[in-house]
Amino acid sequence: MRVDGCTVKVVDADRVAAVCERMPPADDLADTADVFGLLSDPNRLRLLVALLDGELCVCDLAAVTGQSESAVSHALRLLRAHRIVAARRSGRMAYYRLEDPHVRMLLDLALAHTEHTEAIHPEREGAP
Amino acid sequence: MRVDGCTVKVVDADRVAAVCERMPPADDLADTADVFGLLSDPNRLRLLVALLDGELCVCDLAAVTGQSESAVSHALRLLRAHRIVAARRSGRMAYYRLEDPHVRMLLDLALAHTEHTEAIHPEREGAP
DNA sequence: TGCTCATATGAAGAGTTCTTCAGACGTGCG
DNA sequence: CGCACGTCTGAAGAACTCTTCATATGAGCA
Repeated sequence: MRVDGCTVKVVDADRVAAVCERMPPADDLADTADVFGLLSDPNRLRLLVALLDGELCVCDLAAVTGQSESAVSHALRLLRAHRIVAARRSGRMAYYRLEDPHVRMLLDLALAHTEHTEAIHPEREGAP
Repeated sequence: MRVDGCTVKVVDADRVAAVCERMPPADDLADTADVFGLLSDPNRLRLLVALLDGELCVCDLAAVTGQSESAVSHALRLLRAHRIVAARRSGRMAYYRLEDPHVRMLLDLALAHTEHTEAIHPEREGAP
């Protein structure tokens, strides 16, 4: 059977066709993966969590997240490029805020869950 | 001022202290970042989206996601280690399903948003 | 104007992650 | 039993990401 231009053996052809139908376009998936990728670094995550409550300047973000100001600046640059945070400049200070409501929702959902299940950590699993 | 055991200059000490209070423990953040990391690869994302509707075997997953079966197997191994998917074996076939309801919620939320805003792609921004 | 401060940037090195290839394992069928 | 098939695994190289150091920019102050 032929799926997606590539010949592969398939067990349940109908299911495969149906799932392919429902699969979002590659661009959308790439964008979504990108967003998740931006949330996948503990330091960036800390920055975003810090910004949940309102804007902060770079040096305060560095203090809160325990990173160097350079590291924070690099991280903010990335987040800014993806329109997840935005900067307000006041003199030589830069105040950053969380700009993307979608990312805010993802963060809220993720954090709510982690708090609920903080006693259990099923994803920590050493190979025997 | 002293935050987190590290001396850094701070502009708004009260805000910094308040945000530090609210900051989840490092372990929780690391776990959350891990989960996002698992969702940050387009191929893994495709696998999980394919599993939203129900279980599929490895070769069908390979067909749907356009990956080699080996690549799929590696990806599933990772996802299994983190209890995001689970396998049911039947003879020599392995049927995988999405096991983590939290990840399902994250996927639903992320995909819903991407569909809404598919016309706009603000995160694609080339350097001039 | 020249100095300092807050932030931004670039480049390099270390570390991690992805993909692929080759082969192992276990199941079922002849 | 022995072979074929579906799945799993390990290792190696390529590709990417993160951190750090050094330096640039641009605002405010003396």
